[in-house]
Amino acid sequence: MPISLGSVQLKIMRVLWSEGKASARQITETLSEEKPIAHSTVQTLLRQLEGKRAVTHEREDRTFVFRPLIKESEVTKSVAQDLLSRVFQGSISGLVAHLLESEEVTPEEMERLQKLVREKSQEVEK
Amino acid sequence: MPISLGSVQLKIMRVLWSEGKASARQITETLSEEKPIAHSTVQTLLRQLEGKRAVTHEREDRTFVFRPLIKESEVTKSVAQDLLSRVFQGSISGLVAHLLESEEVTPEEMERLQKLVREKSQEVEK
DNA sequence: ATCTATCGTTTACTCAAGTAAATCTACTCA
DNA sequence: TGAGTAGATTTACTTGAGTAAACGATAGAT
Repeated sequence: MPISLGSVQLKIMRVLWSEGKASARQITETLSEEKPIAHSTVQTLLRQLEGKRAVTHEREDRTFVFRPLIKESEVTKSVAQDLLSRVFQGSISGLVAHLLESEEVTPEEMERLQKLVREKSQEVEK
Repeated sequence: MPISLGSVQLKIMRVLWSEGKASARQITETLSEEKPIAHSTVQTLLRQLEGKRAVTHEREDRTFVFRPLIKESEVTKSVAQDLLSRVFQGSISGLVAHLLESEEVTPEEMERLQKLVREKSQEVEK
């Protein structure tokens, strides 16, 4: 079951992941800091997310409070896998090659990356 | 100008990239090997692709022959960047970490990856 | 008791992708 | 010359994301 979210849906989820729970209103306000969005839009998207079992809600006073049902890692995983298979035919090195060429990469980032790869290599080795 | 293609559109582009040029018919047949697709569907998508300047066509006899106008690297680049910023907030190591956890990675692939990272590190270093 | 602000719900519209049937057009060959 | 075929074009439907107005219910304030 591939979890597929649109870009605004993802932003909503991100608020929920970082806050743990939030009302529609809170989400609207958080998202609006960056770029205004109508409250009703957020509500519609929350219902869509509920439809695909990504969130749930419970009443608190008269307000719905939403909670994420899926973990961030599940989503990022499926999105990344989808990209990988669709665009790079499964080649991680192909993807990374592109990214390294086209992005500004800080030395710290390279450090982390190297460490990751080194560790993983150990495992695969034997 | 971000180039955004749907998954079937991408498959069509891939045929064009690997063949250099192709008629709608050829594309239909190539794609149908994997999963049947109606010829008219392919034609519709080709027009969409033409609309977004991803391909062009010229007559050859009575047949339209299509050619890619954009390079594969341009597309993969924008898709990868989009993913990176949307889902991983720009963290390449975050993306790679996910992929390494969730994918089967062959030793050869790890090899390539290590090499890539090592080389890039050199550059960034100084 | 009524007004008002705030929720949630309903409804609807746009856009892109995907799908494909139906139709138009023109060439080939019998 | 007329039928059939292979191409292109037109048209249309479905789905999901995104957007938001309009409507309905209700708690609190005056």
